[in-house]
Amino acid sequence: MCTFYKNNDKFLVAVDCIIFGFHKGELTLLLIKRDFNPCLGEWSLMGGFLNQSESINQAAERVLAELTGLDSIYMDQIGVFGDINRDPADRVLSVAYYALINMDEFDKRLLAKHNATWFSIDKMPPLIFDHEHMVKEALRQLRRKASVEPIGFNLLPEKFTLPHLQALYEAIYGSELDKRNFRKKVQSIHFLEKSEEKDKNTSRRGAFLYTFNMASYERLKEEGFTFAL
Amino acid sequence: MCTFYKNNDKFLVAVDCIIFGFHKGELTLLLIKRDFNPCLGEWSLMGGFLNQSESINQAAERVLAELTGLDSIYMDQIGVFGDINRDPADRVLSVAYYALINMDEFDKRLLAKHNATWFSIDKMPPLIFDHEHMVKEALRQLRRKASVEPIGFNLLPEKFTLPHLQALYEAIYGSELDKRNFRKKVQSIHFLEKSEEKDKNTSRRGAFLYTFNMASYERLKEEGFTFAL
DNA sequence: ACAAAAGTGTTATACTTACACCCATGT
DNA sequence: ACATGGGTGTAAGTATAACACTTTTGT
Repeated sequence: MCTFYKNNDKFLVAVDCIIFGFHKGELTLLLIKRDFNPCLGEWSLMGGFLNQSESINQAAERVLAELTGLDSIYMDQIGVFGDINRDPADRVLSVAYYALINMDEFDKRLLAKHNATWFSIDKMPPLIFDHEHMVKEALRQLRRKASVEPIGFNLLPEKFTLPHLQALYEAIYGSELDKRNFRKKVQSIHFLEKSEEKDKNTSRRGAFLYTFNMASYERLKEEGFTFAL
Repeated sequence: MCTFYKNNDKFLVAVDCIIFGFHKGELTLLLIKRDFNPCLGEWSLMGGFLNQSESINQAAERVLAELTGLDSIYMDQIGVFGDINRDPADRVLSVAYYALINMDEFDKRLLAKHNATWFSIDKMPPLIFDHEHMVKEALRQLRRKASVEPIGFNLLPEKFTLPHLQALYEAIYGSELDKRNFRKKVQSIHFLEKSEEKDKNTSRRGAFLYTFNMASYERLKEEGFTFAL
C-alpha cells in the first residue's frame, strides 16, 4: 500500500441519517432512543460508522436499510460535520444524509428493535451532539430542492391525490398554498398522470389518484423543462 | 479516551479547495502543478490532510492560507467525496470547499512556491482523481448561491463599478445580462453604496465606484429582504 | 337534506424582458 | 471631432396572487 500519506492522522467517520416521512399532513422524522452508549437513553438520529469496504454513499444506504429495511431510497448528502468536540466521547467526523421515504413501507419490527419513533418535525425532542443542527440543515436543503426538483414524490405512495400532494408541499414549506393556484401549476406538469381511480378515504366524493411518471419527467428535463412547485 | 468506538475503521481525510477568482471578465480557478507524489506533474486542486488538532473548517482555512496567504475568506463546504478508489494511492476521503477571493490580494510568492496558476474556468487542464467533479459541483453551488445571497462581492475589490459587477455576474452565470435591467435591479439593492469617485481605467468617461455595505445588508435581511441578482 | 371535501376561472398586480439613444471624456 | 464605454426609461408580455361558488356522495 501507499507510502505517501503515512504520517497523516486518521479519523473515525460516522454517517447519520435524517429520515423524513409524511403522515397526516405533517412532515415527520425518524429518531431513535439510544439503548447503547454514549448518551444512552437520549434521542438521536440513526447512524453508523463508515467501513473500509464501502463508499460513503453505500454506508448511508446501509445505515438506512438497517433501520427501515428499505433500499433504493432517495438520499442526498447534506455535508460533513467536523468540529473537534462534536462527539464528546471521541473525535468523530459525521457525514449527514437525508432520506425521503414512503411511510407505508418501512419495516415496523426493525423500528421497534432499534427503539425508533416517528416525530412531527415541530414536536422533536432534544437530540444529542450536533444532530439538531443537522436536522435544521437537512430541512433547509429539502425545502430548497423540493421547490425545484420533483423529489417530494418520494414521500408519497405511488398513487396519490392532489389534496394529498398539496398537503405535502404545505408541510415541506411550512405555509399554506392556494388550492386553485396549486392545481393550476399541477396542470402544467405533464409527468403527473391522472388515473380513473378515486381515493375515497378522505371524502365522500373521492379524489382522483395521480402517479408521477419519472421517465417522462426525465424526457421533459432533457428538453429544458424545469420543475417548480 | 473512549472505549465505545474501539473497533471501527479510521480514515485519512483530506481537504481540497476550489479557489475562485475573477479577472478580465472571466471566472478563474487556482490550480497547482504537483511537484510531489502521487500524480507528480499533473494538475490538481490545492489540498491537505486534516489534523487531529483542527476542525474541518479550520483545515480548509489553513489549506487556503498555505497557498494564498489569505485568511478570513468566504468559504463554503461542497461536500465529502468518499468513493473507495477515488485516490488510487490509498483510501482517502476528501472534503471539498470553494473559496471566493479578490485576485488583487493573494501572495504571489506563495503561489510560485506551490507551482500554482490561475485558469479561466473554461480553459482548465485535466485534473487528477475526482477533482473535475468537485469543480463542477462547486460551480453549480456557486451559481445557485450567488443568485440568492450577496457572496459574489467577495470576488471583487472593495470598490467596484457597475459594469464590473455586471461582468462578474455574467461570468458566474455564463450568460449575458441586459445592462438596463441589471442596473434597475441594482438600484433596488440598498446596501450598495455609490461613492463620488470614478474608476477611469476602462473608459475615458469613467464609471462610479460602489461599495458593498455588509452591515446594512444584514439589517435588511433581518427585515425580510431577500437578495437576488 | 346536509355535511364535508373535491373541483373549477377570472381579474388585478407585480415582475420580467426587450429595446435605442445621449453623455462624458481623453486623445 | 470622434471613438469608447457609461449611463438612462418605457412598453409589452408573462407570471403570480387573491378570491367564492358548485359538485359529489355517504349518512
